[in-house]
Amino acid sequence: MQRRSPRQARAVDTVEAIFEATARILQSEGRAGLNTNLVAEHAGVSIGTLYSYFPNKEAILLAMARRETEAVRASVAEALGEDLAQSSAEPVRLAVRALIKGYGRRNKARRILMETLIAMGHSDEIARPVQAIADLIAARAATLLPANARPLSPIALFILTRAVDGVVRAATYEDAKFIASTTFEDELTELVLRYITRP
Amino acid sequence: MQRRSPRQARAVDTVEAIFEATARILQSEGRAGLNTNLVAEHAGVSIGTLYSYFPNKEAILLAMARRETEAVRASVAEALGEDLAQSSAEPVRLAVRALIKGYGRRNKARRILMETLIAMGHSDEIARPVQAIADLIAARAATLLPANARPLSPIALFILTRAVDGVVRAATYEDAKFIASTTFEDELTELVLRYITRP
Amino acid sequence: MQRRSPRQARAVDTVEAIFEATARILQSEGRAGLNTNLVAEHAGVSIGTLYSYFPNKEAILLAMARRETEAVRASVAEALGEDLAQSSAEPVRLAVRALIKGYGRRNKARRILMETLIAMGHSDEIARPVQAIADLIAARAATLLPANARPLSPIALFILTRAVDGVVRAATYEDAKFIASTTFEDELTELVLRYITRP
Amino acid sequence: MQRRSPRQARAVDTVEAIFEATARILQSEGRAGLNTNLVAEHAGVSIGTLYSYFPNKEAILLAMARRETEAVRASVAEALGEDLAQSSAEPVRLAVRALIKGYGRRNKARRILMETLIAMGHSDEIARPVQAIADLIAARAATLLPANARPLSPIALFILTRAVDGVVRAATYEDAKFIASTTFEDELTELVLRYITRP
DNA sequence: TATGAATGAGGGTTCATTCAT
DNA sequence: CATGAATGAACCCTCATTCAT
Repeated sequence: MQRRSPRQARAVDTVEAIFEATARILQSEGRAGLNTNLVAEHAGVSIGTLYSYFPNKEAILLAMARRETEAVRASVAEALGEDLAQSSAEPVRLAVRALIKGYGRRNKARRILMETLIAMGHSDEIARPVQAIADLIAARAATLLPANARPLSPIALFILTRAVDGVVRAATYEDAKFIASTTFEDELTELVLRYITRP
Repeated sequence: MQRRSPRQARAVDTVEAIFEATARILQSEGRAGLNTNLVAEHAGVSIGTLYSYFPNKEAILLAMARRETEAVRASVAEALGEDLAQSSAEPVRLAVRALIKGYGRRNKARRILMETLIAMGHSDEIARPVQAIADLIAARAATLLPANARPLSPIALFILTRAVDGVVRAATYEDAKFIASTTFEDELTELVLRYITRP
Repeated sequence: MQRRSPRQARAVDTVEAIFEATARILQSEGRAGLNTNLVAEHAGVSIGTLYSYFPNKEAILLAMARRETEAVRASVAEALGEDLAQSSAEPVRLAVRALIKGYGRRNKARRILMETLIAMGHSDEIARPVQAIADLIAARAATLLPANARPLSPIALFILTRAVDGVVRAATYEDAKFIASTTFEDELTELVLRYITRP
Repeated sequence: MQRRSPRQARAVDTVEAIFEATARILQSEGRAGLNTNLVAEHAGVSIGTLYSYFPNKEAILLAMARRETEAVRASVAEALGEDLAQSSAEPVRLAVRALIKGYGRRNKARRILMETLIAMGHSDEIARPVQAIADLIAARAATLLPANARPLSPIALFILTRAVDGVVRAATYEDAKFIASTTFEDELTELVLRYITRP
């Protein structure tokens, strides 16, 4: 995707500056106001340099989105694994909390970024990390899930993960005020626990 | 939205032709290939006529999307109301089925349409019908929900509706093969029923 | 210019309504906002009817402008002729006053109308009435001009008339506050009298 | 006005080429035939380059007109100042001559340019240099005007400058044959001198 | 490696005008 | 005679991308 691997510190800075500029423009000007010339200007590099790091505009958004979703995926995965260390923790609740927190960062820019990704036909990029979590649960069901959990088929795991993701995404997109409330976290955890419990 | 109200049969035809042309172009050329001149051409009307019915390109997509989402909303709402006539029916299952079926129609064009809507910053338009269903359930909980259902707070209803919608949307976008399977419908119904049942 | 001569009262009304609508739109929306469809709408006639009275947009403006300039020309000519009745009057001052008053009516619409005329390459239409006044003076110099006036060559008459017209037009276009002041009228009259007096 | 300041020689050339192309098109095709794509083509630059120098079509005309009027204003101002060096000169006559000469250059294109400016609602741009001359005279009346001149109020200066400008403009627009004649210059000078002389 | 001037295809939209009813 | 829906040529402007320096 990126033309030049950031081997040097300067390259890393440049890529970072481009991401930062993109996010800021997205936040302030919206998708319509985002164009490569403006990104380069905000990032403090020439348009030529920008194009030496990314082959095209889409690549910038794609790379940013991947980094964003990967970060959320990692934090959710980490939350799910916490039980290994602290048996007293509730992995489901922690994962839900991590997801909510992940969606909460840099709200507007993130949302527009994802929308733009979708608009560019890369909704699969957004789906990937969700499926990754489903796969993780499938692989380590025994340790990750509560003792009273039922066996979960791939379809059930699909439903479980997309339901949770769909709810948090909707809450973000609709700017629901309750997104940071305990009740919201409680209810979402309840949705999961009820669904995975053995009848 | 539309500049000219379709008072005459011809006007209705024109609007219909424009919608049809838009859908077909979206299906075959994708979002990038959609432009008003092409739409007019495919619809068999002049570009001027198109602009006498819609103030701009966005308005066409918006009107189409509204019609689409409204159709799904109506069929889900109808499914939820079926119990009035047939007490033996299972409204939750019927509603889930209606939603799946609704998302299934004209898959690609519909998906691109929604993506475009989102890309244009109208994701709220997509959220509206989902909230309408939530409101419907809240208003008629006594008759719509099973006897053993617990009281559902606004947050619980938000979670319930966005979870189901999120799952079906994901299944559509990810082209899940199991979307038409009984298992999928069963599991989704299960998700709902477990969540709304009194503890 | 006009396709149909207004033989009937209704036709006169229609033409009048079109002029009135044009003036109002010019006044409120400016030249950019003026288009034939809007004029027809404001005039309360169909666009088809408008085109049965005028062959094109330009013709409307041209006809209006001619009427306007002719009205001013007539009032100036009348002022110049007043001496015939009242020998004590000062025809030059009266003519200057008439011109100032003529330019003052319906300021903005009139100005835009003239500008539009110029923009359409019809600045000659604007020049015509001024030359008509010059011709009038030449033809009746003996009675119209003061006793101590020198003989005025065609060039001198050109300068005389264009100078006065140029000053009043500039005062109008530049929205000079003094345009209605006595000093302005006095000075302008002075300009003329000094120029035409025998050395 | 211009997006990019012509820091480099090439930039100056580009702006010049755009002006030249605009003037030529105005001259040959008239206002109706003037469009940015054609200007760019004639100027030998891409339409994109044109738009990197000027934000829109109007700006090109505005910049050209300003340059034109400024040139005339400067030559008139210079003529008025000549007396400082050569006391025997007649500044009024020289200024009148400079104005006539200024209006004479590139007649048709210039005229259409001004008409277009007016049509775009920038008649104030045309008035500005005239008022600048009035201000100049006011500021340096003692040295610029003849010894036998009367004190000139702002209104008198307005009349003086607009009269002269109006006459020369009319002569240009009406393609008067006598515009280059000595008689015309003589009479115009006479108009001024008589007006400014102490009674 | 960086620069940034230049490119130019492309598309949304307007509005004067026509003509079938 | 009036209507007004329909036409479609025309044009301004954007912005992703290139490449000579």
